[in-house]
Amino acid sequence: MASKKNTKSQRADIPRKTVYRLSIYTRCLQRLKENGIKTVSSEALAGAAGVKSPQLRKDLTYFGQFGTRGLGYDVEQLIKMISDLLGTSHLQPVVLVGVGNLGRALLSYKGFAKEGFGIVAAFDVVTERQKDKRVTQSVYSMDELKSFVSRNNVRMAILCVPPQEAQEVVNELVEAGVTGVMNFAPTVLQVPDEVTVNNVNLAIELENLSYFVGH
Amino acid sequence: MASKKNTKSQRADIPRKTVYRLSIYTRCLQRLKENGIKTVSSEALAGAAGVKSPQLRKDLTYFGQFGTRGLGYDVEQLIKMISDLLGTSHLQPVVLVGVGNLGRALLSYKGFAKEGFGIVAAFDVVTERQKDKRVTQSVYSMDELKSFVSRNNVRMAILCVPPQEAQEVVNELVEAGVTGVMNFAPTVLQVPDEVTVNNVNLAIELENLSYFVGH
DNA sequence: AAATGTGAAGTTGTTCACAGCT
DNA sequence: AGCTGTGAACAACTTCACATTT
Repeated sequence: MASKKNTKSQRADIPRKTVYRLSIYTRCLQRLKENGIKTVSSEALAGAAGVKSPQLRKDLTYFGQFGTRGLGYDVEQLIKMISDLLGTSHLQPVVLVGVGNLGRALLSYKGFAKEGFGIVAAFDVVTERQKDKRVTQSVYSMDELKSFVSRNNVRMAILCVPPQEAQEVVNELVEAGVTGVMNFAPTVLQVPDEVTVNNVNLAIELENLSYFVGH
Repeated sequence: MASKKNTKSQRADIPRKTVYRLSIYTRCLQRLKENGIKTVSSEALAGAAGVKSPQLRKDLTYFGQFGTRGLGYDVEQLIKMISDLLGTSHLQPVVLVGVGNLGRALLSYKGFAKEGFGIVAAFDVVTERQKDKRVTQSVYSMDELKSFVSRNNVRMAILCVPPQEAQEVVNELVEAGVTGVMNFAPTVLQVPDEVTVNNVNLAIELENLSYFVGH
């Protein structure tokens, strides 16, 4: 998206795009595993992921050697190594701040849970915003944000607040110990070096399409 | 986003990232205009957009020469040229397919309308899904998709259907004349060269963050 | 024979440095 | 004097070609 980023790489020297593709690879591997396939060649996996095979091989060798020449890669082993690497092998708690339209949708979005993320709590200035039967998480007041985050050792946050409030909220999050922020607010956030911000701007994404579609 | 793409560039030789940054520049310019600022230097605008100034200047010169040496760029003129270029100077009709959690949120998402896009209609296998007071658009049955799109000359679509259905739906869209698709389904879509697909995968975006945050 | 791992070549995008306007 | 426009240097990423292993 995105690109669409302001992401700094702490864990250095591995291309951001490589990390991104790793996520795509696991999804393909998962499907293979479900179909009972034990071994896959770089050619086949790359095809499924929509990349060229040398790309896939280079991506993997940033992290070590996992294949067997003449044979290919062990599906299960590759899944294991990637999910360890991405930190998705154990559930990561995430908080969401800003329960407007988009925030509410993300709270009930099944795509996150399916991939090993749990939005454990939501925060908003208006706590009554929980009036939606599909949303199961509690909506807390902003006062409780900092203590909740540090108490529960939350490292990741999803930001869906209006642009004017985004910087202020991110400051609080960082002070409380958050080091990764997925930012949906159309704002360039200022954060310390050790914090990673992943900007997702859906309007820009559409605008971008518009350019390629033409007038 | 994600970076995160499978987008082919029809209008060639201009970097995708440049087009993406153009969107960021307009947002900054808009703010300047609201504050009554008439002229801006590449240094100042780049700062606001979170890029280096030569980057900004290079981005702009792909499209022509818009600045005045010794002075800077005319705010209003730049806004005009970028929105003409991106095709956001006139309202672009967009259809949305798949009115699940995410689809519903996008239908009522104000971020799109604010930037000159109107989701004119939504489609789903279950048309009763319109039971949400915040959603103002009508939800039509999938049978009507093709005729609606071609009748109304819709060029852009937002895809929020389950992954198994994504390819089938995109085929219909393309047949009906859509040439730009914003795809939220975690599927690698197969489309003709003249069609642009912009993949947005929120789960991958989070997974990516997870890597930088660490275990 | 088949398929990985990788140095080297190629491509794309970013930054620099400064010449050239106003 | 100030700031743009841009060729040339640089950096990042991708692709190729092939030696290497099973």
